[in-house]
Amino acid sequence: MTARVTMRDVARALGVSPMTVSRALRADRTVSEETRARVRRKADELGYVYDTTAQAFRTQRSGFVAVTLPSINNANFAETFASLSRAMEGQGRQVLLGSTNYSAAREEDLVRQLLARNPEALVLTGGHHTAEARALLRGRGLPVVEMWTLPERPLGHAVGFSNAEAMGRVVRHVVQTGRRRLAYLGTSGDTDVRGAERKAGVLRAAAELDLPHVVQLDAGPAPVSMAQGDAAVAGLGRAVAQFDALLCVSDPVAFGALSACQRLGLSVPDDLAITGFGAFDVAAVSCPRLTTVTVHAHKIGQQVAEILHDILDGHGGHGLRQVDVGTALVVGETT
Amino acid sequence: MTARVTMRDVARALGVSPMTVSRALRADRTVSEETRARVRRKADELGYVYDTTAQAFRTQRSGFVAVTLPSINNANFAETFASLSRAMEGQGRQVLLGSTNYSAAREEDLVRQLLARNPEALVLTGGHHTAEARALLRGRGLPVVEMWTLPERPLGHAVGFSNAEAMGRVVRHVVQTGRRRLAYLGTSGDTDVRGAERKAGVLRAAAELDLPHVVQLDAGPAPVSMAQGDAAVAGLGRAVAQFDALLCVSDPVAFGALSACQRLGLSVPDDLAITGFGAFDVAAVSCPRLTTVTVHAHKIGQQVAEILHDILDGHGGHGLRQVDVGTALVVGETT
DNA sequence: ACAGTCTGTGTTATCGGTAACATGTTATCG
DNA sequence: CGATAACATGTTACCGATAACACAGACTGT
Repeated sequence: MTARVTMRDVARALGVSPMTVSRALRADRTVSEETRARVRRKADELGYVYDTTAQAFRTQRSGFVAVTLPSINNANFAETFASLSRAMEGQGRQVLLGSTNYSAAREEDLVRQLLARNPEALVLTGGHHTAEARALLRGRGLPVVEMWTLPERPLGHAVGFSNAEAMGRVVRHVVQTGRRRLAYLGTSGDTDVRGAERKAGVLRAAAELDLPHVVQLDAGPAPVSMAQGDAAVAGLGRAVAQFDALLCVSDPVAFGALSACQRLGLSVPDDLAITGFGAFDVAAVSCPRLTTVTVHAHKIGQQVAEILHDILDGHGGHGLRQVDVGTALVVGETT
Repeated sequence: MTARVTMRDVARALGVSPMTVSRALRADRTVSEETRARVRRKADELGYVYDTTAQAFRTQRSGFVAVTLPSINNANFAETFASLSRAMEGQGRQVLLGSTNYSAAREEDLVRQLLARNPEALVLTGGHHTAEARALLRGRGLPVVEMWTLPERPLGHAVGFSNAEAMGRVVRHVVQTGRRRLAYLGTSGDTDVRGAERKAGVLRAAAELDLPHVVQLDAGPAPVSMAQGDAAVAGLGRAVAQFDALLCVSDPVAFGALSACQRLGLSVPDDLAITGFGAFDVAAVSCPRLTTVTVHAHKIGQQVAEILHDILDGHGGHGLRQVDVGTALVVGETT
């Protein structure tokens, strides 16, 4: 184990002071271009690697932004994370990721862990937090951004869309195509905030259309997979055709339901319409293609990044921002 | 903004030395239980928050393990990451994630960035690295674990399986079911190491079975999506039925191909057998179910964690470990 | 009773950068 | 031409925790 190469070493090798090296390796204009080039070259030559830990310590700015996601095994969350991550990199920041498994208690633990790393901001996926977690955040005076929902009592900034409204659009669409016997296939428990909002949106929209009797089916606790959608419908058997539209909490569930219908010999959409949510890849490829809702996962990441940039790099940022990125209905072949 | 509360402040308030506070707040047994309790209480009272950054700096142990993945938007990589992440947490470490987008150049950048955070170990997803990146790692004397392949010239430890061998198993399976006109639908370019290994595995196994004429089809550069599998087959049209087995680089591609066949009115597996790779959710749910290969993504994460534990927490760990987690053929309804 | 050990605490120096200030050198201008 | 500004670099003192060592007092065993 050779000793670490530090700025001092680079400085000594060049006969300059460590300060000059420090300046040369950052975007500090007060160093001559020539010196900067020499420092860069020598640093590479010696295999010098900048020590962000030391910098973070000295400047009291960690360069971290902490992010919690319910699950990274979800194409949409993954996309948001990727776009946020890339944007942060452009700002010279790094993202610290934690996954809550759709549990508020787990989120609290995670927040504690992440806070010990001195992040400059915290990005949480949507709405439901323990009282303890809320207190922790308030106490810190740390910038907070919630994403993927637009909470009624936001902790800070928010970038998201209305899950309920999007589901309302889906309901109106299937009703327009003549369906009236609706069922909603969703997640159980109240841990999945977005799932709960979607369910509420379905019920509200249905009530507005004089369809108070939406049957609620349960695919299990979040995260719900294709297999669970499949199992839920297979469990019902051909009795599922008592409905003429099955609205699902997400595309994976919808696809599972679709496959189960195909195995039952039911025709989609003739015997039963099916809708998903999230515009996952599978929606555009399955046969028939799923009717779904596009959420702008990528844009959510970008918007969050923009807010963070404004707050952290000082360009304005007074007042809390609430950004609605909207959604769009994608009519496929299952309705 | 009040000044930060430090150990000094807590110490002063109690009339002890900062060292005693430091010891009390860690699991150091050399403080009396009584003192520890007093320190804890006072720390809470003053709103003291432990500064991990300072600790990381002083001890030169960051508590970070850096991980690179080609893409997090991939259920299998996500699963490995999740299991690794959870295990690391149990060891009091945190995972720093970076995504390479299947590019060695990008990986090099990323490694540089991650190294700047002083990780205690680096976990790379398989095989192909730039010379520069290799040099960086060697220079550091940092423990390195490669996963998802078993490279011929490993950089350090490795946890993976043979992509080629697994594909050989697939080839033998489809040939056993009577197919002889094989095509391989894979990724283009050599950036996708695992894809390249799979292709090589197909060609080798086919040659061994006296089937030298495997047609190579191209779904585009990694990451390949369902849509690309769909498009590749749709592009061929019914001519795809000149083959009697289409071996795909991954399940998403295979599922895309399957859907395209269904749209073309081809029967799978009667007109054409299709196989995937990776045992993604879709494989077990699609109708018909895909024949695929299970990779033990979860186990890979666990094994990596175990190795890291052994190395970093000192319990042995001399000599480089190469762990083969194996694969298993899953015969579905598409062959 | 006295050396030896064990306990609990304090002292000192330091990890690798960088803010703030100081200094020397070269352009610029009335 | 002297004064002042602009530029390039050096000096000093930290950021907050802790490893290593020092040390006083209590306990042990023979």
